[in-house]
Amino acid sequence: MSEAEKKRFLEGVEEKKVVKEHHLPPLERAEKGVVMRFAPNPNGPPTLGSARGIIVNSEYVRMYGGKFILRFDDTDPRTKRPMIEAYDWYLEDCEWLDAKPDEVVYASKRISMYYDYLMKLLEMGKAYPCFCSQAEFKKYRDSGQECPHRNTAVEDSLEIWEKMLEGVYQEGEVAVRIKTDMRHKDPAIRDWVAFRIIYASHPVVGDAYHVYPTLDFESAIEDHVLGITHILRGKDLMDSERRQRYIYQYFGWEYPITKLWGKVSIFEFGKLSTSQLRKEVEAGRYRGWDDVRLPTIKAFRRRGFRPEAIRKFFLSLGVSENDVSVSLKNLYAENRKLVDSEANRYFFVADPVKIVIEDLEEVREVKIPLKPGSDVFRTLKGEQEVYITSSDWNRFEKGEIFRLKEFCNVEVVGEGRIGKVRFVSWEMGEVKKGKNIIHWVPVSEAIKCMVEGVDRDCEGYAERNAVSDIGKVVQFERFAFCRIEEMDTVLKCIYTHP
RNA sequence: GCUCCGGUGGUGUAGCCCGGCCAAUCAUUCCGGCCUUUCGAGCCGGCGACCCGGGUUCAAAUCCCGGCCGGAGCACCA
Repeated sequence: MSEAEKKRFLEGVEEKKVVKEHHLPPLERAEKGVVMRFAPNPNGPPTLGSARGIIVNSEYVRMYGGKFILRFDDTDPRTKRPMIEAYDWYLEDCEWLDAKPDEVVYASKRISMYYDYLMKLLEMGKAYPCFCSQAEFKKYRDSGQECPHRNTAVEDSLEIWEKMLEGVYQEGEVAVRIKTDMRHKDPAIRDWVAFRIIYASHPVVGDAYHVYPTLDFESAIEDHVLGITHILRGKDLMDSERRQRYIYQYFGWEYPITKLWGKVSIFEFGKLSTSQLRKEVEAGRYRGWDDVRLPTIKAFRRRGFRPEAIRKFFLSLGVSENDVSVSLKNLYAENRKLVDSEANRYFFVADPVKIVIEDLEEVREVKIPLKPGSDVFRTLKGEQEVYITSSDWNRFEKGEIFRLKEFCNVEVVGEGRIGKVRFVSWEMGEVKKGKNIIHWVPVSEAIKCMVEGVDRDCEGYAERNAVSDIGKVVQFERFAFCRIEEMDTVLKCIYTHP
């Protein structure tokens, strides 16, 4: 190998390492640091989808240095009404995901600032109050014509605006539009609404306002005021940029660098909107917001996932503009890598069958490593009556020999719900490795155990040693990784992943 | 209908801007084998992709045109 080849070989190896660490693609003009934001509407709890925004934005800030801002875009107290509890949930989940925001902004608390900027636009003649109904305006938009209100004189505009704030008008009677270009080739851009009247109490600011900005206006102003340098937003908000650029142009501001990404759908959860989720949870179809079956961060926390696994999972998805549909199996794989070496092993027998060992020579104390290769042991009583899972029991034929792991070998002599087996020997010898070695729980030491699962819940018996790992993720051998939640009358566990 | 954006193995992803070193990267899934007194994991091996058609070029995953498929916006929602 020549020197040059060696060098290239080495460089090649390094490049591969970079990919493995899930580095994000570089950002344009980010050398001096970045200011980025994640801007949810807290109308429900953070979900896996939110996690992507939190993680990728914060990761870029980590890469380049700068500031990560959490901004609540909560400017619609009716259609997308915020949930007061959700504000704190976002804060908690950001921290848990190792993305504590440097600054937290509530749009609803800054509404008067948006008024100030709007007033300037009205004075410049770049915005106007419009009395068209939605349907009427649609006609103008579709045909590319200007509506009659577009040419309202500045003084009149300001006067109408004042009256709006005073509460003279009804909801839907008047709205303020930003002038763009009624002949813009994309109808979605034509004179969009910046403020509308909503007489509904807001969870944060109550009845302080009834003239609310739309997302496009609020976001445009905030991104400038906060000094946002780079925006990551969903493809669905692509037109927002085109709309908002008009405001930047009017004020002579520089628009942040934007990057679009496609939407993620998680194979196992399908398409679930926050509003949809909220309806179902409030209808009582789930145990709560942290139900294992839900794609909320709360649920993943409760299941015992490591934040680092979730970070890696989303970082590996990158920031492409394609819509992606990805399986949770990838997340499981990431989490398993972190949890596998630390989780203690225990026996949990789901759907139990009691078996009686005839001719058992003696009751023995059985020692089993807490985890593979460990020299710390747990002990189980090797006694005559034990539970095994029915799926194991059912596959054995009469006369077949199997091994109760680390205990003894037995031979099947009977059939049915209470199984009869006969003691054969202590040592492994006669049992083939693998398949016929099964887990078990001694009847006298069994504790009732419930595992709240994704597809179904499982009931059975766990060895009592598991009680010492409350709060931790353990592996129930030949079952799954689970987090032990609490012990009351039964041991309550949550399914983590296979 | 109008406007816009995408399309690389089963699933994600790199490469595309600046064409050749791409008989295409990495991860995950799946299938074999080894190892292991569980299952993952680990190790070894395997299957498997540039949407289609033209064009430009000595050379196209990469550039251009057309088509097809998918997604989004056209809300006084975010």
